[in-house]
Amino acid sequence: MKRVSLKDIATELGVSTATVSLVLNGKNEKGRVSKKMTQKILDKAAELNYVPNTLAKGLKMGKSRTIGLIVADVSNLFFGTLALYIQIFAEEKGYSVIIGNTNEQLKAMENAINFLYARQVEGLIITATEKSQHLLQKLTNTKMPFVLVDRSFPELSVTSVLINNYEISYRSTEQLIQKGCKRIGLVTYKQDHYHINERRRGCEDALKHAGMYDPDIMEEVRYDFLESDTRRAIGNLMSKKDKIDGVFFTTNSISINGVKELIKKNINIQKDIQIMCFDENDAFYILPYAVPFIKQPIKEMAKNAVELLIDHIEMKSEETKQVVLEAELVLNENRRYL
Amino acid sequence: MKRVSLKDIATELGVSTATVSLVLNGKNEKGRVSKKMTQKILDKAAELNYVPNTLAKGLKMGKSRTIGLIVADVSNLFFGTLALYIQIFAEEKGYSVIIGNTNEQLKAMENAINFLYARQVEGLIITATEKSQHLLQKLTNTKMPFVLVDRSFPELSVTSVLINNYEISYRSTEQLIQKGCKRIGLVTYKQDHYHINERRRGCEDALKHAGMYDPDIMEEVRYDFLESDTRRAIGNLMSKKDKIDGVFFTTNSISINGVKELIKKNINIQKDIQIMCFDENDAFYILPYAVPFIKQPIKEMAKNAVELLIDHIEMKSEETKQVVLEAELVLNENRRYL
DNA sequence: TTGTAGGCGTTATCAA
DNA sequence: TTGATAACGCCTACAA
Repeated sequence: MKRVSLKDIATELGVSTATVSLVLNGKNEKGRVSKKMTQKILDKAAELNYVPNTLAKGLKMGKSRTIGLIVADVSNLFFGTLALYIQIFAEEKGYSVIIGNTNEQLKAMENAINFLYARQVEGLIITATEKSQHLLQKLTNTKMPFVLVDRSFPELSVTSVLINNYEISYRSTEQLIQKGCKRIGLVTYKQDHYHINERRRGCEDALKHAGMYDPDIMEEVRYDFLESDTRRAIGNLMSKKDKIDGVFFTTNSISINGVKELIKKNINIQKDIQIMCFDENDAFYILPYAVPFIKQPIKEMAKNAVELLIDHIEMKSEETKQVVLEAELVLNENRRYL
Repeated sequence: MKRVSLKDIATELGVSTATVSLVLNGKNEKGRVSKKMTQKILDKAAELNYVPNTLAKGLKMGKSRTIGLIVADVSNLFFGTLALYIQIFAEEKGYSVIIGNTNEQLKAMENAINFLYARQVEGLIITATEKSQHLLQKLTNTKMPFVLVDRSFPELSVTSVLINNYEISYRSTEQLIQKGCKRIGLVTYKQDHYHINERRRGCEDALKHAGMYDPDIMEEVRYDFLESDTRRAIGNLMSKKDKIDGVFFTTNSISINGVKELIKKNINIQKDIQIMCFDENDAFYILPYAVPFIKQPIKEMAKNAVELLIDHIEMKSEETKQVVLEAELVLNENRRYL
């Protein structure tokens, strides 16, 4: 079954493609085309199951009605969820989404941008990799609208959708303190991501404010050796002579691994130690302890990113804008069934 | 910065677009174009930062080099992961992926197909919704290549990538029996999905074979009331006078909710009851019990789906093919730290 | 009220 | 060795 084009309808009806186009695009104002003809065209289109060729339309109009999404890490559930939500909101606005992937690699991010650029995307939603400032700067010159999600660079004036990493981390740490923790450690990534460092800073500032900051119990783990490094970090923390009674984990992956290690060491989360995790995870609902965590509004992030981008694309807005969404502290306290 | 086209290069160099096209596509066999000209064109293209317009190319060639992916449920991590893997493998082959979403709704699946069809996708990878046989049948007539992933309909002769649902469920149930379970219950969805029913059948057959099948402890839950129904189901199972000592969960979402309920009821998984879950989940690694689960080879599924589809698209294969991948039983037994 | 024709950026055919 | 040109399917300014 060949695809049917405007012309097919036109010839079958013995009219010109212009008329058909007019009718099918609802540009038939002021009775430009007769009622009868309009109906005939509509009927024929339905009969032949006409579907417009978006490629041709895009070529003609200079717009593809497609946006690109560049995602950093396939194995991270956060991005999968984000991607699907972005798809939903984009489709609502008549755009499709093409995905590219970077695996946290700068070079791959460059490739992804080119790949998507060639596909004539009208804009980009990007979860930037480390050290991609230069690339983004270049992208700015190219006039291609884009918005950063989840991660940003404070020195770059670009539009972005972030969460209040600093504040929520500060508040969550306070929560730990309020629960009675006297000595709180932290496990974070050893890297250069602004958003994660903000989380660390929020936690540390809260600790400093409470007069309980100790650089000696701020642990760093490497992305590529997460499991073993976390084991070591938890080992370090738990073996301090001055006993730890709280830990702040700055990302979901660290949280999961951290909790795993604690359980392995037979440490009773809640009785022996209080923890604070990042990002929702089924595991936190299942565990027989109250596992408080910071929940990112992924759906809202997706919605905002799509809307901002499309506003830019459709020229509704020119200037860059920084949206900061509020993460939620989920205490999960009704889960103490032990 | 305007996009630069073939013609821009051509005029700048005072040659025809044909020549430029030839060179830039490497179709310059047998010295069709002089060495000098070739070099000049290559240089100019680099200088101007030429990126071919995939839309125009697609229109001309009648191929968009794009495939559509239709996923069923945004909130299900399985699909997010699948989507990103499919993207990776597709990109390796030079295809981009556009995603559509159905929310398990038949009508939405039809819309998604049309949406993607209009975008000139060359093929579709589909996780089908319930009762979509008719729609798929129609799709077959349209000559658009597609492959089903994760779910299929046995009465339809279409190409698909599934896992060995029946066998792995049978074997996993045997495993439970071997561990000493004498009375094994099951919790599954009340619906019409072949793949899930196969899991149920596998479990039930193993039970029958062992002479321990009892329809009274086969529980059904509704998709839309998963949480409350699971609570009821677990309640039922645990209150039988004839004590249950094992449960088989047929999906990941049921597994999570089931485990949650068991923990809530203070039932010691492993001592009081053995369980068998579906799909990997962080939670299973974290819990202080051995939680055995059936792990689907998502990455392999993605790889196979993409390859089969592209084989069809590129006419390397005509006939439909059913690929069945082996799921893995992960016993997770080294995790008994309690 | 409808038709003609040019062009979006490519590629392919044929001619020069 | 290179150029002109038609065509892919669509939209739109202008002509009829």
